[in-house]
Amino acid sequence: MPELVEVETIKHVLEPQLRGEKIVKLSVFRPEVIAHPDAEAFEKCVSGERITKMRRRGKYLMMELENQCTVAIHLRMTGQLLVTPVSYPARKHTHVIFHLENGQELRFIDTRRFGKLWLWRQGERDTFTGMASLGPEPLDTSLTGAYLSESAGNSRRSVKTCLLDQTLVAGIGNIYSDEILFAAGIHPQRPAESLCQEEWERLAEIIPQTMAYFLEKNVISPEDYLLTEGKEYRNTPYLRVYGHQGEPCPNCAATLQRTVICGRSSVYCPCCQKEH
DNA sequence: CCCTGCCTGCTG
DNA sequence: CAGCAGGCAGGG
Repeated sequence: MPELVEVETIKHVLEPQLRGEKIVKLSVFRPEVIAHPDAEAFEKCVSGERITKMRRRGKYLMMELENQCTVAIHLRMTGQLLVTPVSYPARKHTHVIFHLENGQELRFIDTRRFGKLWLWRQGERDTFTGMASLGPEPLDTSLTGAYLSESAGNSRRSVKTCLLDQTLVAGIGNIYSDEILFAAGIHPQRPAESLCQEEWERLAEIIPQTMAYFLEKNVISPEDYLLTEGKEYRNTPYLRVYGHQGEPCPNCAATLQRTVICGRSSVYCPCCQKEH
């Protein structure tokens, strides 16, 4: 479900609730969601450890532990992370519970079970999460027009496929790729090799702008986050094309079109985003 | 390069 | 009931 913006929001809400807290025990109801090491070794490493800080990279969320272990979590499509009191009602599809010393719990819930957890020790090379091959963060200064055109400018793939490629830029998913391309006035199906330098420069500006805009719109209190169980994002009313197929374009009132690009539903304005 | 599978639940 | 869902790895 979540892209960079949502994962950052989750981190922002959870970090103050988790920082400094000790994990006293782990409950694993679905061992297969723990991808590395096995569930037993994972539990051994986290038990009795304090969470020192949280980080985000692309769509991955990480918790650093006092013993220098790192826990990484990827929520994929339907993963949720909630910090709740012990008494909070049990939810279906709760696969892992981190029991905290303060009586709260960190719960990993995931209907479709695509989400994964990993753990590695300091010095151990992370060869399993896929994080090593992530491209630059959208808000990093290394994301320049030159970088984009040099990395993707010769590709025959569609520009939307490129934006979804986590090795080019980390953290963009199906929603924000559509929003970015709409803001840039670029048709999602255009082959990357057909973009001119000026268009790459425009993308390099609009990618961080779009991320920053939706990050700001998505700010939520811990109370409201728990009320909506982390499933409702406050920025969705601000989406201009995603989910709006058949409705008028906010710029020119032409009817927004839906198509499928690399297996993903894609919405664009046929008038503002010309194919040629 | 696209395509499928991985899962479950919701919508039309 | 089919079709689809804000992700990704693995296959041809």
